[in-house]
Amino acid sequence: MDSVSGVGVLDKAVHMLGALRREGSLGLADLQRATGLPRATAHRLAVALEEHGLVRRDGNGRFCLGFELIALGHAAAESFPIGELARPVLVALRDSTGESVQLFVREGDERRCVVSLQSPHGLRWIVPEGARLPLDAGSAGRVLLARSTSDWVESDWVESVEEREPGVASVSSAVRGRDGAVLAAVSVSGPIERLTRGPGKRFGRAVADAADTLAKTLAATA
Amino acid sequence: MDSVSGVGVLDKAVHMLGALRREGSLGLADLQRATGLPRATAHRLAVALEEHGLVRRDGNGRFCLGFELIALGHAAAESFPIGELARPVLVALRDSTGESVQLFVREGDERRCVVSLQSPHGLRWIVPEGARLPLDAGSAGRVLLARSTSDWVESDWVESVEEREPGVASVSSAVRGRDGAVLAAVSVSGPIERLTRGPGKRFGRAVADAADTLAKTLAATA
DNA sequence: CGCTCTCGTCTCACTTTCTGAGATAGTCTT
DNA sequence: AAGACTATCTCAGAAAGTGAGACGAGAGCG
Repeated sequence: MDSVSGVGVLDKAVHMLGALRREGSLGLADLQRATGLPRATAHRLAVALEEHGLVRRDGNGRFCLGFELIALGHAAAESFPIGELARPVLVALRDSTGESVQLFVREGDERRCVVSLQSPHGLRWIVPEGARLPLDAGSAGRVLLARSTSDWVESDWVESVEEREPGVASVSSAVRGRDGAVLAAVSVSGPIERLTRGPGKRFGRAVADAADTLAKTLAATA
Repeated sequence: MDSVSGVGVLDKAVHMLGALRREGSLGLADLQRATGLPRATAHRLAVALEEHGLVRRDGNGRFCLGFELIALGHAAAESFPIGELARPVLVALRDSTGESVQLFVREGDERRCVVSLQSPHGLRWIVPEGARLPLDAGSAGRVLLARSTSDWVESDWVESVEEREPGVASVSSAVRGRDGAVLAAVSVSGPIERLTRGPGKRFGRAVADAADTLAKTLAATA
């Protein structure tokens, strides 16, 4: 029942979608509790969203996220050229390292996982595509904090160990545009047991190369 | 510049997202043209959506679909149990047939593609996940039109040739719940050159078996 | 059988929010 | 430096959203 940030319909609608994302599926009363909205308002909103396919009802008549969101999600991913171009490069990186790899972009003072590929190992570290993570923790976060060319010239990659999540280590490298601005961060992450406490030593080169390949691909396309 | 169906902010917002999905990325003036909204209104809406991550700006400051939609899209797909359970079954079906396979569900008087797997062939028929198609054309459409157990007892599968799209044929079979209600349709589709004008002969059995397996999996889960 | 609880849905007077033409400010072009 | 674009902001007026409460359907119970 966390309070709604804004006051407009749109804020409420997004808040409701967020509640449904967290909780999976909710009856009207649950929706009411989860959003803090009055019954009538919650119902009206849910029905309005349903008409647009952003919300649907499951077999029991409970509200849950609608299929239109699947279509929009795909379109959103496709309309991000770096993400599309990165996929083959990231697949190669995952296959060569055997670990989960991600592509992050900066969004305000956070970072967003735009592409996520999972390690084939049984024990793996997964970051959901679309997830929003803090900028001030994790190797990818530090890479994205470097704004200009002058920063971080010392190394091609950055490593972090248990910085954001216990037991998880990662190595990241910047994808830079023509002008040296950091466009995105390529990241390899997994359990410390496999990555060790100095993951850069083993994977730094591969990650930096992947980031570089991606940067070149981008330059060639644009 | 098609007119907006509703009048509320929500209708306009969804309309705008639809415009961005179709057009990829738009400047404010283009957005204005695409949505038919006045400048100020389009701008205010776009900024509001941006604050929620449903819209973002690309490198040139133009508006496009935001990353939050990727996250919501994934959540929407995951919150649909049949879709999740179906994936492995559909993968097996695609591999055994070598053609594109889809899972459709009825949504109002249309059908929605919830899962879509592509054929490995160079020439392949693709249906985007999340796409909404008519119910009155295509084999999957006819399967979903059968409401009760009494309908369509004659055959386990339905075939269609160039019914919805020239050059494309398909075979579909119903996934039925405990009570015999049609929950979804499994479909194999591809170019006539490979599927022939009587695709059911070759693929009917496989499609029906896949649908049946899925139905059993569902029954076991629920 | 009738009572009660809960659930989803609808109504309607109230009022908050959204509206959008126009003004303003920043950015390339020429 | 004028012109032709952009994106962004303002504010009085108008329209859309609001939500307590009524309603009917259904489930559970004594």
